[in-house]
Amino acid sequence: MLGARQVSIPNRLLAALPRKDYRKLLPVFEPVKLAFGQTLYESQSQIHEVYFPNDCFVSMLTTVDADRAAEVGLIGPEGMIGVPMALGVAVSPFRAVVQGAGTAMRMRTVDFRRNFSTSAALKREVFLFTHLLMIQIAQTAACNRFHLMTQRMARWLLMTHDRVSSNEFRITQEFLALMLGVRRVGVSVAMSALRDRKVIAYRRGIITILDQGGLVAAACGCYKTVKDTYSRAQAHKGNSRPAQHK
Amino acid sequence: MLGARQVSIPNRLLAALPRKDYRKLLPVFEPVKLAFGQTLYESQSQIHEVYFPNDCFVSMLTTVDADRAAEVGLIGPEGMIGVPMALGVAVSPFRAVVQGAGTAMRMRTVDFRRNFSTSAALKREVFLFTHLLMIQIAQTAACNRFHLMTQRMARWLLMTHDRVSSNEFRITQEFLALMLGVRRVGVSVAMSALRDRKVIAYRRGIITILDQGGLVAAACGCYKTVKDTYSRAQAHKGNSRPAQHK
DNA sequence: ACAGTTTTGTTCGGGACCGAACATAATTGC
DNA sequence: GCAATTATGTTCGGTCCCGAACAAAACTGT
Repeated sequence: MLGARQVSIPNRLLAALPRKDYRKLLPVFEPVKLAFGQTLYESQSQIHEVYFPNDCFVSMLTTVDADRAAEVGLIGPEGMIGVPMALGVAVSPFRAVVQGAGTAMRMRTVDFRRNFSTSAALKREVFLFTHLLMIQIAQTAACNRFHLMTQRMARWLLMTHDRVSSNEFRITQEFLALMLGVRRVGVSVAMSALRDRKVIAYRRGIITILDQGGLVAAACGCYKTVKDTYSRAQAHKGNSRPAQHK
Repeated sequence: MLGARQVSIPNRLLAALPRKDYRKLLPVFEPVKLAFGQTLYESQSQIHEVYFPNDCFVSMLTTVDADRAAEVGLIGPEGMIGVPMALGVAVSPFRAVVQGAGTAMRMRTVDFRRNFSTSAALKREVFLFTHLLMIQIAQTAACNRFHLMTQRMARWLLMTHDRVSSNEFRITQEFLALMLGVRRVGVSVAMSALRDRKVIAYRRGIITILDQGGLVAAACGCYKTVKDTYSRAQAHKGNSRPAQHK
């Protein structure tokens, strides 16, 4: 009701679109609240909707051996949930679980398909994100192979921190252990070590990051590697994008 | 010189294309020999050509901590090397190293770009493969987290076996250890255990698979999971493809 | 045939993490 | 305020895998 001008678009993938392309998406968007723990896709299930997180974030999990699963990717406002749709596949290979509650823009796959084929800008952004997600997954594979639990946990906390606005977020040790694919005991020990070093603070289900630099130091290089790749992609985009008339 | 009819196209991604689309690619293809150990892309380097393996296969490696690297994907005649090009990115996030020598069809990126945008079939095939590669990488991440070295090694041998026609292939324990991101000692022990059980045989740099079923039993479920996904994709494709007039 | 090189085999001590089990503390419902 | 529930802390023995070092065997070139 304030006229045609859009005020800040929280999802950064959508925010990177030219206004014209973005406006075409608005009618088919449905703002939804996503609750903590909610499952958006089961593994091997049909994808009916794609999601563009505003302020929530979602874990992508791969299942092994029926009962165990490992997180392979973490997606927040920088991306979208439902990447296979961009590759012409409507079945999710991963389980998608809401890790941080919040809101997202939801779109039915039929609408996504139509808009995807008609908006070159949307295509470009979604493909770029697909590429970045692939890198994140690959780095996770290497990280799982080489790095200590504490380092991987620090990386997870940093990645999560990047996807929420606050220094504080809800997560229990039990749940974090599930994400990392380790025992809760391990998380418990690692977290108290970080607390002793004043890097983080926590109480029953709530973690606060006190010293981001210290956390980066505690994490393996995988965090920086992936983050730098994301930043470079952003920067490069900024350069190559034709100037938008105001 | 045998007329217009093509005899078997070794690369299965290309073989899945309608003849019309395939024929358009022929002029820009350059058949090349790829030697064992040859690096097709360095990590972070510009992609100048894409490759469609005929009978060779290539490892995709992610680097960590400057000196160590882990294999995140294995690509043979079922796919292509240079997937980022399909996503509009001309920089390879991975190192690509020839694992099994052989031949491939090479195409310059400019040619790929042009053909990619004009052939819906090529797009469809390459996107599907991109999806499958992503699944393979994710499974590797989970596998690295949960499974024993021996299981992962067995999986690697099976994946390699699927990508070469023969039961026998060249690989030293040292190299295999590099791929798996473990010490050579570990490979040495694991391989002699498999040899004792008559599952494989080997001598200085050459491995022979004696009992594929036994190897599957020794591997973790990750092998079957990924393989089934590939098979399902093939089957589904077969169904949905409009019939080709002979 | 022989020296040099490459590949494979073995041992040793140590650290990270596992599964299992149990103890304590914080929060919730009534 | 009090029990029930949920979350966190600690211990113990065992296994896998690490780094380092060395030994033996197989292949190569001349």
